[in-house]
Amino acid sequence: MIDLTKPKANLRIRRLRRAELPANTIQLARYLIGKTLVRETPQVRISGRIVETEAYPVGDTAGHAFTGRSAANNSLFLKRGTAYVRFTYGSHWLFNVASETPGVGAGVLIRAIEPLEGISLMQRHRKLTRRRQNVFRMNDLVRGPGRLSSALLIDGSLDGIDLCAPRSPLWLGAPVRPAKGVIGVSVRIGITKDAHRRLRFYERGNPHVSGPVRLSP
DNA sequence: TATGCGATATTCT
DNA sequence: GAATATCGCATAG
Repeated sequence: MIDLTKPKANLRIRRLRRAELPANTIQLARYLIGKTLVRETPQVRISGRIVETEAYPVGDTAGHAFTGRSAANNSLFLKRGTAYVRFTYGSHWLFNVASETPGVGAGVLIRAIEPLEGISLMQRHRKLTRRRQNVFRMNDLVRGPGRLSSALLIDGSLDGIDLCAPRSPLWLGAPVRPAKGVIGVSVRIGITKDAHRRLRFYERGNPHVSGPVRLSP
């Protein structure tokens, strides 16, 4: 685990090409564990290791694409590597990666990252949305999809962007530190339809993984 | 540490 | 009108 009191800066991270992304939703969800998510902001670069994902494959009734293509879920139907950013529960943005061929709707939800760069900026932005001035645990910084989007300044303005484009403000990178050991698998969090399917993937033992402990042994 | 609940707005029925 | 890929706060143990 990285020492969060000494944030690394100016990491060299190679952009992933679209051809490297598995053209299959479940394979992509597993593949993304240990990869890097990078957000370029005007001031600082924010980045983190992806430690938890969920697959919403074709035909999955819990997937936002299941009811058919619409203006709200259109990004899920674009080429893989496209960002799908969706607002939910009244106040949270969820960040996904479209995962199939154009015209087919499916995606991978990024649920948690382990902070690498830009930690103070993450803290600043997360604190702004807090009602009360409390100190919160470092682990809570980007644990859970809503918090992750808040910390990385991800909102609807990034919906539909190509994460594999040369100078995109949000992109996927090669691992700074590869995922260790066997990747954990469990049911997904917070859904009621197709709730039994084991399509959640996480790095075992990583404290930045979200959800109840029983799901992440 | 674990569980329960209200807030909040967009989308779909 | 109902449901929702959540979070933060409160309360109990």
